[in-house]
Amino acid sequence: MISKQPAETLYIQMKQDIRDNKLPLGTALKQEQLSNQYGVSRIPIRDVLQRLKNEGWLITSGKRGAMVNPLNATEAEDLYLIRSHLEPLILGYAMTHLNHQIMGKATDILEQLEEPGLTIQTHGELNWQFHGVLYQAANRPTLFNNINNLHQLCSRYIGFQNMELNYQKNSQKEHYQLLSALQKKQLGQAQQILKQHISQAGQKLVAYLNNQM
Amino acid sequence: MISKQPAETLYIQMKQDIRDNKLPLGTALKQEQLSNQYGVSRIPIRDVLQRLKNEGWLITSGKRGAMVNPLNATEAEDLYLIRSHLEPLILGYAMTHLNHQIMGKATDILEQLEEPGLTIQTHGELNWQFHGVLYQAANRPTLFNNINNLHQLCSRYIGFQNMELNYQKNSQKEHYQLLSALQKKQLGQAQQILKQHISQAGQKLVAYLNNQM
DNA sequence: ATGATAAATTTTGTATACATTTTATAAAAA
DNA sequence: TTTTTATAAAATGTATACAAAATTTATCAT
Repeated sequence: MISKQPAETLYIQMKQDIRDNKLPLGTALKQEQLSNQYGVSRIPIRDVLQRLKNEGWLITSGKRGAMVNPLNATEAEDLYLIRSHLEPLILGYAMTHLNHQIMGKATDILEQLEEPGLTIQTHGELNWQFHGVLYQAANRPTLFNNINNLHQLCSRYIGFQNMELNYQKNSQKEHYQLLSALQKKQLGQAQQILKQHISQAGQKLVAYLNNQM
Repeated sequence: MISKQPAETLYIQMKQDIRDNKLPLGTALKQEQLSNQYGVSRIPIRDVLQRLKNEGWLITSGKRGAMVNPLNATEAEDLYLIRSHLEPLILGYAMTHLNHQIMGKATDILEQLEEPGLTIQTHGELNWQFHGVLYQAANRPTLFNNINNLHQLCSRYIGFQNMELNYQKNSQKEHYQLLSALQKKQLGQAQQILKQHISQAGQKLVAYLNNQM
């Protein structure tokens, strides 16, 4: 797949612009203004706005228009809290289906994560790929989708999560520990590592966000 | 608020029509066909389709159009599984904020649930109101919204859940047990009752769905 | 008859134009 | 001055028309 629908490009662009604070935070976004800004009609704008709203990037207050959803320590805390409960759960279902191919795929991704010079964004994507590969094995589409949505919501925050260089090293260590426990078929331990892994990331993020404000 | 936006009416109507199997299950829904059927242009149809897709009522396969998402035991199982983990969690945060007003509100709703002749749908709404009133007290909007979404997704299944008349009695008993435990400030017990309450509902539903197929 | 290729049809995506609703502004009365 | 009401402006919702894409149908060569 090479070319994309215009609206898809617009969606990616607007998301990026929210990440980069290109879109004003306090003021309501007008459809016509966005329409001019991005060079498309209001129809695809409306579609994308609805999508971004559903994914937590924007908040709407009736007919007063859409506003960029500000970063919020409480929201981050909840998102990571939910993840820390659901991801060990799906890992439990995945366990029995984990074969060498999947474990190999996961290891490959971990190695890619070691490569220097990764952008924060690709780092975040690879990170989710690692977790996702393991979770897919559970064969639980609904549970998986729910977790996937949470990651989407978290993706607004990952830029900050990786601020501490030290954190990345720690995170990688935990990833390998997780794989190791899975290889030994120690489910309980694997779940514990995973839960800790997520909770810690959440705590660091919340602490950082609280200091910012 | 008396009158509603046309799209809002359309949204409610289409959801109802999916519930009542007024919309075909196997075939793809064409925008223009729906446009004629509901007497509006394709623009609001598109909006509603996107919304219903996000809420799990429809599934889309690229440009081949939208299809009604068939009821599925695996999906139901996952939804109730997630709820059984998240709802006791939010109850934990709500506990300390529960005052007499909130408990009274919850009790009022329980009494409304006893009234004879309730439609399946209002029964389901009241049921969620009861849970929701308690969860709101937690003051955790993100966690609450996530749980609320799960209930939306479950609402397609509640018609079946209440098939067994016996179940309603049981469910009410558990509701009162939950309130009682909360009044005594026995969080652990309250959480256990709640988890059981949700798991049981899920199991009954899954068993029913499996027998149907 | 079967497979590949090209034309035709269908369907979705987007732009423009209009209708409705909401919000802001101004004028008038208390 | 303050409040109320009427008017004007702006913004969103919806319809129609057109463009692009995909699917289906028909045609042709093997």
